[in-house]
Amino acid sequence: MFLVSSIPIQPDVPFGPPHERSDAARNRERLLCAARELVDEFGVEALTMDALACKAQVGKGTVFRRFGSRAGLMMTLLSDSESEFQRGFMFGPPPLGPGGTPSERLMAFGEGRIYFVLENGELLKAAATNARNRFDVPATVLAHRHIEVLLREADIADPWVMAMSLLSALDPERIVNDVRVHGISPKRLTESWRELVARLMRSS
Amino acid sequence: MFLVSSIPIQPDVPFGPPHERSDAARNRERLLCAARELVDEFGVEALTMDALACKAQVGKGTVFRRFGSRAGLMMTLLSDSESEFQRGFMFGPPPLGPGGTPSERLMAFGEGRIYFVLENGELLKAAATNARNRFDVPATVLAHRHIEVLLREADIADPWVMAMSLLSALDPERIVNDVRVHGISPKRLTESWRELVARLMRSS
DNA sequence: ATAGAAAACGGACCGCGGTCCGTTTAGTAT
DNA sequence: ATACTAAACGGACCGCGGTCCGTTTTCTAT
Repeated sequence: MFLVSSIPIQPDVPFGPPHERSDAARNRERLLCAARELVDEFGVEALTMDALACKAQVGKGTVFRRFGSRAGLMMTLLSDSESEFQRGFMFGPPPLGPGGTPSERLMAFGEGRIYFVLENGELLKAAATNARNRFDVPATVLAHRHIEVLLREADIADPWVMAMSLLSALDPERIVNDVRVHGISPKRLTESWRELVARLMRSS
Repeated sequence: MFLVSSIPIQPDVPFGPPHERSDAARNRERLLCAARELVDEFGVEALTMDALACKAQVGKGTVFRRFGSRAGLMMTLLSDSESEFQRGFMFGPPPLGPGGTPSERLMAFGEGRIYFVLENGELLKAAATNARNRFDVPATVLAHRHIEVLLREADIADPWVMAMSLLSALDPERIVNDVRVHGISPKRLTESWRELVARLMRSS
């Protein structure tokens, strides 16, 4: 029954859990469970730190020690689906995974990201607000590196910066806004992304 | 001494101010003055609604009635420089203003925007946080329309969505992060933007 | 079993953005 | 001048994220 789910956020240096205390483990389980219930029942905006502490029968300080901040909590909640998506573009089959041309992979990446955002939009937005740095969170850094590598194969002068620009275009808040406020269909979004990538990476 | 500065946020239907009361005008002046002092002396993050109310010798409710929210206050503070920038790309000389090719104009727009953001980054970020809609604020809508029109003259399939994507790449938080956290020079940013536009808009 | 230390706990506390509503004040009509 | 009305006012109040610190619990060494 050790560590049934969720690897510790900070992978401590050598390996193995540095003896997580039993009460801590129990409380984490309780908190995650309560958090998911709260989200499922009342939506992300109802997932208040106080409400969570109350529902999980735990002190508020405990919630913050566990997750650091509300954004950290949201990231923990996201980590499973995020990991799945990451596996997709790092090890999965083409066109998303290794094997296709950089252009194809980048198009597939954007498309996958768009649908991922549309499924987890509220969580992603909550994970981004007031985070010390929306951009330097592991998942985002990884996505950026991925794009950067793909761009490097296409004669982009400054792949690092260009990757940032492209990543901005996949910003959750922007995508959710386009769809929910302006009624843009996911299809239009992905097709426009494909056009952007195609025009950017065509060799001529 | 009527309306010495700052047009009312909601341009009331026909014209003319609907008799703004003298105390309201006096308080607005006091508030804007105090706000600028606070920012100049202690930075944007010190511009608290309470601190502002206190410094301007005004009730907190007054601050909120005047500006609606902290984001609204920030937008008011920005409106002068924002208007100037807008005049630049709408009526100014080429390459920013009318006269150049769409590609040149778009490059110049991004460059101008980047430097604008680097001068007003903190204010822009504060204006964007917790705004009902970061995107549907007048200045942003105008910029979007501008890009859209320029794109329409190239053969972009979906100028509306593409304009959104490009605008995302100029997001203040992103630009400030690149420069301040990662030490990217403004020059690199603008050159990468130029490359993006060039590749996007070259015809064949 | 026992003692000691480290870690986890819990909830009072803070500052902030934002709201509400009873009170005051500026303009207007007489 | 006076009375009336609509607007502006002000500050108590709320919920939230986040911190702090005295108390409790778990583990380990003896």
